[in-house]
Amino acid sequence: MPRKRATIREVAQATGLSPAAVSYALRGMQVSEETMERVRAAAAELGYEADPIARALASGRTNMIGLLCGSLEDLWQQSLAVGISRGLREKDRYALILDAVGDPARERALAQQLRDQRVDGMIVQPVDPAAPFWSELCESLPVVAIGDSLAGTAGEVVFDNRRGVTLALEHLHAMGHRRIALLTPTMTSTPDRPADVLVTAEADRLGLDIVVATAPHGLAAATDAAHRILDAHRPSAVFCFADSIAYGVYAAAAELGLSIPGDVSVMGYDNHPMSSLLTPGLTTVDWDIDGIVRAAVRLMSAAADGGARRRRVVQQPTLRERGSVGHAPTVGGA
Amino acid sequence: MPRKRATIREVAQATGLSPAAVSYALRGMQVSEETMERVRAAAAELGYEADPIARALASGRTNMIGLLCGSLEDLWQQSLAVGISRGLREKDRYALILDAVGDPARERALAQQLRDQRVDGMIVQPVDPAAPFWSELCESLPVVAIGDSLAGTAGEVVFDNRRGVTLALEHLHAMGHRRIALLTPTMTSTPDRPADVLVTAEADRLGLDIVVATAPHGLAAATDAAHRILDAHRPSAVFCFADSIAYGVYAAAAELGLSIPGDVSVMGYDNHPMSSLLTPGLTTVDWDIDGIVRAAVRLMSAAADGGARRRRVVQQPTLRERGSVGHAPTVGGA
DNA sequence: CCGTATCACTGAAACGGTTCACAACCTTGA
DNA sequence: TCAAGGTTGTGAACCGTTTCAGTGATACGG
Repeated sequence: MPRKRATIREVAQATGLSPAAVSYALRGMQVSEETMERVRAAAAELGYEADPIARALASGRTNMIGLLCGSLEDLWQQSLAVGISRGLREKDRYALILDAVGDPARERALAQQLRDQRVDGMIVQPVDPAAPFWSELCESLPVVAIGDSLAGTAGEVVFDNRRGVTLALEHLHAMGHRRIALLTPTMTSTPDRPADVLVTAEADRLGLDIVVATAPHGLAAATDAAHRILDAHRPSAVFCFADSIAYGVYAAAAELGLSIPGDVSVMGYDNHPMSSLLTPGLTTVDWDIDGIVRAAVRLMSAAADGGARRRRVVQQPTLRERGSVGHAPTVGGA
Repeated sequence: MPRKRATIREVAQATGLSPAAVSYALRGMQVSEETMERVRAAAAELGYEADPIARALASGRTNMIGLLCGSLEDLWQQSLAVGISRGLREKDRYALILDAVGDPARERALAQQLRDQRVDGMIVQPVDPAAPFWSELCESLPVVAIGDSLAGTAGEVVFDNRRGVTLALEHLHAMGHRRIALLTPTMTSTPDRPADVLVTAEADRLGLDIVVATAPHGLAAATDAAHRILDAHRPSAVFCFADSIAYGVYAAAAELGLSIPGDVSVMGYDNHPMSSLLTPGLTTVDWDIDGIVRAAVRLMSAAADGGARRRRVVQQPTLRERGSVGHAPTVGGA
């Protein structure tokens, strides 16, 4: 028989105090040491545990943090979500993990739903950082953005993508690659893709020839996209703006009988643990995922606890050279 | 200005009805068509959305389902969690994802916390299915178990592990392997490991020589464990009871200069998407993950909606042959 | 024409906490 | 001795719904 749980009133009765006093006592405020001890004992005795729902209704705080991911088909984002969820749990909060699957409209809807669900704050990986609803959202609750800057957030863990792109392209350039395909994650109807403009700008600087395409995160779909671009353009290297997309390139290359890096080089972005296991290992831009997790959790906790001072943490990447980028084949003469 | 949201009283006032009538109307009960229309219009006008917290307090239902995973370091379980979370969202429920990290004590604590959090039900991958608290828990809310049977659950999605193990071992046997290492996921202090007894029993039947060890799911830690067992026993094949552990064997084999399947064969269990990408592809026991997700979501929805009829779905595996299991080297004579 | 259902709706009591305003008591300092 | 101030604790309002019991109508069967 799961008998009804004890209420605060029963504890009050047991101790001869008022419910208010018990409430204060259990949260360590405004009462004498001795009373606190008595209340604690009675609570333990009765197996009393404050009902989080009632507490949320009365206090306005739910202890839940919304975690709005860009696309959980991306293994790296999965790791990020798992890490953040664990980190929040350690701070006695729960994560409500939602997946925008790369769709700005869905992202907007989910953000709305999370707010309606009364989360204490949100950690987001914006699909469409330029969407106007963000600033509105940021006014109604603390938001920590990961990856992109967002107007009005309480905190930001931003990536120095400029540096990441430079690292990747300079390495490709140094290895002699000139004709490069860029594969960025597919996002339904995002107007401008910052990654694309960043990469093309940097490519211009280096005198590289870039052809741009998009690919979904899922392995099967990414493979199709990679297949198409390899077929159509025969680049000497493909730069994937997410490791999970690079995995698709591996699969497509196998299908096409292309060897990596002999026939085509592959550069990733993220450094998911699996990337070290492929043959050849995926050369990729490494973003310290643990650092990101820690920073996000720390900023969110601080903001949700009221210390909503706007803070910004910038992540710096490093290049992780493995075997997937080789020298470009020397075409033609000289 | 995020002005306070509208309450049901304001809608009542706007329509000239009582709050009760509005409450009924918005849920399509007990009121005339015409009133319903009027209420809907007024609610839309005011931007009214029922507060889930207040609703939960009054009705006792939170629309949240706890998802208690065995170990989210396992990539396959990550996929499972992501899939279930998405499936529940489609049914207008939220998933509260928690990670027991293979620890029965932690599992117990988290289950307790989820119940305190007033979830409408729990989907669990039990680390310790024999723990006594499960049956108690099952009495207080609907539970759907994945992987293992649990006393008193509303639903079960169980794996025919017997068949899975047979599939794997018979294949290894057919390929000439006799000396096999078994690597099962590490779980803190679980008394008996069903996987071990299942495998050793089947191995006996087939006349196989099995040495048992455990490995954590994380790549680095799994690699260490694999390294040790390869070093110590030089098995001709290692059977990993999770693909993520097999990944560790790949890494360890590389460190040791062992070729797969030339020097050592590897058999997995799960079939995570990445397993097809390794070189050689991981031969593994494939459990239809989409089917599991669908079944779990369906059972949970049904149970949480009151149709708590105890249901059991049994999953059947198939063997996915890729390249990681080869013929055993012929040792000695004949 | 009367009793009985049915329908549409209302009032008030939950649900289980938190928090505000205030009271009682005890110190303290002048 | 008295005003000021600091602790402890209290009572009641409140958070925003749902739900139960009940109230007038209106319809209906006999």
